[in-house]
Amino acid sequence: MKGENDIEQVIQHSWDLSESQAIILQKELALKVIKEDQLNQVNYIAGVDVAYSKNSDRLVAAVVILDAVTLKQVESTVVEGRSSFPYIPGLFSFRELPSVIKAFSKISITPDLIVCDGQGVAHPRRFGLASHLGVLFNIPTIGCGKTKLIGDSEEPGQKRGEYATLIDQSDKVGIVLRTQDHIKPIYVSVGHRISLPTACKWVLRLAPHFRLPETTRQADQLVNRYLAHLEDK
DNA sequence: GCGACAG
DNA sequence: ATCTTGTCGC
Repeated sequence: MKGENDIEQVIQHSWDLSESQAIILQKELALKVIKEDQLNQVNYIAGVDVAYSKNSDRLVAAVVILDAVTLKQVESTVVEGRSSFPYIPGLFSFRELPSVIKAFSKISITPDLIVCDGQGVAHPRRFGLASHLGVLFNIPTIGCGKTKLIGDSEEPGQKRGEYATLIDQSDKVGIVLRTQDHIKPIYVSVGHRISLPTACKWVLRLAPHFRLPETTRQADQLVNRYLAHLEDK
């Protein structure tokens, strides 16, 4: 991938930090997040996911690139890795991003937009996984979680496209969006270089028939197939 | 002290 | 995230 930031430099980014160092880094990098639209024409959209082994510290990370019109895969890659950082709510990106970045380094198409399986600014320090990836690559990203990390909201209406505002400490940090009639809503937030309304528009476009966007669904099945193949072999 | 807590 | 059976639907 040919990001606007030097990928070698991104890979050099130090990931072996203590919990307190990671929090300090998040606060610094959070200042760089842009919550307004700065997208080029969106032709290619990336989806990312990671699956973990049940009986070892092995993991599998995948990136899929979809055509923005057909939502079909035009490129994909899978890499193996090991969990180094533990799962700590609020520090999730330090666990997943090292492997995700390796996967991106093997991709030839530079996506115009990345949809992440996790929050963007709907985070205690306004710097979730999606924002972290967006700032490192300087590419527009959307945070799209299946459950919430922080914030409160009303129950959105039951029809597809209806939503409620997610609020934390008086900040409007995201949207609880119903992508299918009568189906549990998802949590959409700004990652980087996109506005919340535009992020919702894209998530709805990417989820025409299912609860989750095609980006995460396709990346999800890729890592799970690969991990299963790895486990019984 | 108690509850909440992305994947 | 992962563990886990049957079951409902296309």
